[in-house]
Amino acid sequence: MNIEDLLGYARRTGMFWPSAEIYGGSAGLYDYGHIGAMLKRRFENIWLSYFVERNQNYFLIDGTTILPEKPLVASGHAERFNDILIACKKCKTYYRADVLLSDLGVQLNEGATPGEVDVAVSVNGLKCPKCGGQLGEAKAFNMMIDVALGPDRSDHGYLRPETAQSAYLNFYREYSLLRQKLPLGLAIIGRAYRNEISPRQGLYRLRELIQAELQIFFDDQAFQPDLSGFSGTRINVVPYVTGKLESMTPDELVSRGYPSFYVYHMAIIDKFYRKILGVPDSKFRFLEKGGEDKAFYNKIHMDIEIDIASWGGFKEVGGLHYRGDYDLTSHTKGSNKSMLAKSEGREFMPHVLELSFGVDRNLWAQLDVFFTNADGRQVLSLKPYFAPYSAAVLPLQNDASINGKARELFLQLSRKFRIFYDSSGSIGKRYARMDEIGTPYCITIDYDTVDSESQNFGTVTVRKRDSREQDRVKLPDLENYLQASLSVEFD
RNA sequence: GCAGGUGUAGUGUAGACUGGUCUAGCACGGAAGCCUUCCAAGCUUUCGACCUGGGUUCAAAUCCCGGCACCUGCACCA
Repeated sequence: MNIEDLLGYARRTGMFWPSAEIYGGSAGLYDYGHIGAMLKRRFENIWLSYFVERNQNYFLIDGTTILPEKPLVASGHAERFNDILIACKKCKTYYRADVLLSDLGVQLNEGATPGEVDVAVSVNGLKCPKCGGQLGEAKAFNMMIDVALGPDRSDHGYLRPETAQSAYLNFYREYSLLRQKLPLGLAIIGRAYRNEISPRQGLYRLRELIQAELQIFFDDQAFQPDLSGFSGTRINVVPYVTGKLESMTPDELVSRGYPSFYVYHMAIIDKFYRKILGVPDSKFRFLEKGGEDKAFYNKIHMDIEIDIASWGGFKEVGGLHYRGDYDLTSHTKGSNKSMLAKSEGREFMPHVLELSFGVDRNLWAQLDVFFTNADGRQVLSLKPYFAPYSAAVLPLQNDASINGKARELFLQLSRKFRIFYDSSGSIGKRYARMDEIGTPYCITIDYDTVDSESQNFGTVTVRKRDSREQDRVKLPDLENYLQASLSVEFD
């Protein structure tokens, strides 16, 4: 499936579409519809129970999306997101002004303005190194989106560029409240904002995005989760040093020099994607970043990648980043508040391991990987517990005798599950509609259900989405039947 | 941001080159009714669109210009 097909599918099924689309939309902004919002919530809930709630030391918090300027200066975002760009008028190549000028032997003062860059360019007679063309005017480009606060709008703030900062800012209070124990995990599911130059490719590059992140604060001399439970798994990794896809056990990864706490989290992420979501082995991998591609503060940086056909191959849907003590050290300097932890007489700055997931990208990936269109049959083969609707209740025909029973069943099941109810059109058409949005079970009430003479009295058929096979199930057994099929097996 | 392409009912499209016969066709879809005892059946009625703003022309969905959005490539993406 290509991007346009997927966008069309998303639109007609109620998944997502451009924000303010009746006004033509705006690049990089998407709204979720009645199906997409449910799918998103399923993803977030399962993510939360899998990565956070199973661990007694990990917690969900929340934070504002507007942050004042100071923490973002301390974190380095204000400076690093404030590049001055300069373009060649002839070949249109963009350069970062500081990089371009220093390559051409001209030193700029830190914090130079675009005007000063223009002066430096003309005084030194600089030309485009690529084509020799004339350079255009320098322009400040800020990846963060400004917010002007207060009655005279003089307080400067930003929309947060990543949810991670909210976790770092709240670390020390939570560390104190939670009786100073490490490791401590703080998870946030929320929105972040980036003024992307050219948002493209559906949900890939957004100006407003949803992140699900877990920041784990730990003592780097004492964080050794138990890897033994994963000894049988093999993880797809492209290490930076070899650049080649390898399938390695956790032990092999440790012997390659990756710390065991890092490998442990690779293993649980691998399990999340391959087992919980059901992504095929060949479509999942870690890609290690190094050199220029790696953020300077990361000690180890791997992208979590899924092979997404509509995006042309393996694409980043998350990351596992060992950030060292960069974040807490930065905020200690910026705020002048100590964030040192104590353990066994030692005082130290906790280190951070970040598990970061782009929710929008992951939803797109699920549609891309699990939607199939073959023989005129369109099916979204999500794991049942991810499906927006868990089941549909369908009277075989629009007939008073079975409609009443169907309504009754809908009300009963709706107390525990999200149920779709539809009594119009042929049964085949209704099945097809449910296949398209991934509803795993269609419960059909037929004449036998309500015919006390029939040997099938009091039973319904449950039709399974992927195989189209039907089970005959007694009404009192239905809740357990669904419950068993929809529960998530984490272990 | 640059270059090229695209923009027609809820969805997918025909029409555009060669302006008028387009009061814009078709399929799916929605609504109402009939029929129908398990995989998008059929029949009847009905709903619904030329991205936006200018211009050319007797006449614009069609040609021209601007804007917006999307697609592809390039650039950018601590």
